[in-house]
Amino acid sequence: MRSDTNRPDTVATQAPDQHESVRLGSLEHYLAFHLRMAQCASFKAFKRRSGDCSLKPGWFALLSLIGDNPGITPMALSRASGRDKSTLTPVLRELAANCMIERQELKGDKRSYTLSLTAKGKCELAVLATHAIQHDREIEEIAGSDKDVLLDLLRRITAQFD
Amino acid sequence: MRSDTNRPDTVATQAPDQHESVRLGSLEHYLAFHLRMAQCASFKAFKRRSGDCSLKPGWFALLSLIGDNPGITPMALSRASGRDKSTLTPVLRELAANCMIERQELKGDKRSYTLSLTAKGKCELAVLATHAIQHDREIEEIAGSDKDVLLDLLRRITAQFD
DNA sequence: TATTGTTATACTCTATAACTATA
DNA sequence: TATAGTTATAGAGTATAACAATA
Repeated sequence: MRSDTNRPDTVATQAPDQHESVRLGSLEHYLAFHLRMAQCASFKAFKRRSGDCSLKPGWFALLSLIGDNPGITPMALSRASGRDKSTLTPVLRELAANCMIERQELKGDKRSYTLSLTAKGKCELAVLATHAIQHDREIEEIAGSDKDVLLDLLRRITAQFD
Repeated sequence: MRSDTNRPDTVATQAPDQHESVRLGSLEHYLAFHLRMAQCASFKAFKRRSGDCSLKPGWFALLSLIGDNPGITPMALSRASGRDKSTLTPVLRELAANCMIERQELKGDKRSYTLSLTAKGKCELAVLATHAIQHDREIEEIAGSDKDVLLDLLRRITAQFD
């Protein structure tokens, strides 16, 4: 979506014809709509930036959680990431197949197992994290002195609707 | 995801066992991560709130754009919403099948056609909009006096990565 | 040649329900 | 009975590429 500072209520289209601009209309003033647009644009940019990585950008949060909580179980990971346990199975399988994570016996409960990053996983995560930091720096620059306000607001929105 | 004001670096899990809390770790300070969490939580809440509507919550933006731009073409709608034209086809087909939108000949270009809401479409959109307004009010309350700052930041993030 | 809309296809993310092994 | 993890399945949401009709 393109923004037009002279006409903040419209979006320029790519072909300048009779449909050159579209009124965002009532959408323009919804916080939730702009939250969606901003997240979508940010995630697409992160995907573009990290496209050459061996780790998929959508897995960054999961990998980070494992890296920061070695020995975490799939269930704990499911709860921490807010995703159903069934969505983790294929991801963990592929990560294990690519030697990014290791599974080990969980003493005291044979139903479960623990997860941790391999040396390769740590290395690849570090590469992806570099892109993530650069990406986040771009958002920080936009926010400027309002960075902490933005972070606090986003945390409170998440907590509110949880 | 649950927040714990006493331990902002952790997430409580639902079963209080030895895995009670998980360190968010490096994730904690990424603006992009919290943008994603906030959007996800907000959208889920909007879906919950509008679950009894005949219009799907994900279609609100599209319907609003048609309502505010009667006579818009699918291509213009595609550009305005930032989605590929091919993703619009099934949505517009279902909306037309449910008598929410009307398609009319576009004079001067037989390849395309114009879109507008039917009376029923306007009515159902109004119901959905009521939920959207209530939902947005919740976010406004969180933001308080920072509402305008937040809106401006989100717009600039969208524009930056566009 | 370029553009509009459609179709075919596929990938990501996500969820629910049923299943198994274990607790 | 309840829980951990897996499997099967499904549904949004999105994208690319190829196509027919038209410009």
